[in-house]
Amino acid sequence: MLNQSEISAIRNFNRDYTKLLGIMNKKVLNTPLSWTEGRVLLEISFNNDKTPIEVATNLELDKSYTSRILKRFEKNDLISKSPSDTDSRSVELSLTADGQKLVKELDDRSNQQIKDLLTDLSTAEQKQFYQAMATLDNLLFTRK
Amino acid sequence: MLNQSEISAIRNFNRDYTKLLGIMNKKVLNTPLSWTEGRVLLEISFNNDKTPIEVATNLELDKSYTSRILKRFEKNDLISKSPSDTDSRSVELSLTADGQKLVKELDDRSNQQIKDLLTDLSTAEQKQFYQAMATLDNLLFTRK
DNA sequence: AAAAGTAGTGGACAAAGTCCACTATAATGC
DNA sequence: GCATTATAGTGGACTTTGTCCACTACTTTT
Repeated sequence: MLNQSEISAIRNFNRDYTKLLGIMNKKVLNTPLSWTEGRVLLEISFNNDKTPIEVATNLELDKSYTSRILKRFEKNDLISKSPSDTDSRSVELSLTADGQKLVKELDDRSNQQIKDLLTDLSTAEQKQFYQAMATLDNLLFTRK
Repeated sequence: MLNQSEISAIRNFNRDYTKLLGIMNKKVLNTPLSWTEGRVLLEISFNNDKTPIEVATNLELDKSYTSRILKRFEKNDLISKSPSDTDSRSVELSLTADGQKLVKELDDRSNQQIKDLLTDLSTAEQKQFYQAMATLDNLLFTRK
């Protein structure tokens, strides 16, 4: 069991990291998209032909909120909706060419951001960083 | 320099961790406070006699937004304001007894949350977790 | 003493998110 | 097959959260 000072250190890291992620997430939005919109678009890009409900549940968003976002996306010609052939209540979402272009942009920016973040570290330190993060990932997420 | 798959892994971790932190942050709010309000209260507790402007700049909040939060806090008797004796435009903030009590509650909850998060890990794994996080903290924040 | 800057507040608004009700279809129990 | 129950998607109405701007009262700079 961890002692109090270790727990405090973890909380401290979480606080700082929340802030960092917040800043990074905001910056990705030098696109016309809000953070949540960005997540939605990426979610669709991960797997074309996702339904709105899948997007909403994966991102833990309100379905009506999601619906509105998707409507905006359609209006701005980022995605298109096509009727599902297995469930006629539902629709399948796919990225338009513009949508794909924007995803690529977001993607490039995100990659660049990570590089920028690590730019002050030596190669050895970067590896160390990666290793430490892989450890956390494994302990928190992958194992489950 | 990290390769693309390593960068992707980092981004992936960031995405998952953002989500986790989001959930954890929301949960702390089984108090009457929103997340930002909680941060503000903690910020004051870190160092009594902070001024509103210090709080706002430390947390990167809009000062008018901060002002309103503080007003609410005062109304709910969580903090009190006393005129600064060095700058008569400014005020010094301090926690009331109720405020301190709430801080303690938030604090306990946060500690518990970390414990819960790690509860499925063995002691060795918890140490490993702590170590990995300390590495990240050092590379990202402490060094600077 | 004038000019420029800063602390704090409030009005007005925008953005983000929630809640509820509704329609249309699907799935389930019988 | 038919009634019941559940689910996908949408929209209205609202709350919460956060931003922008202008203003007052003071401080600092020159």
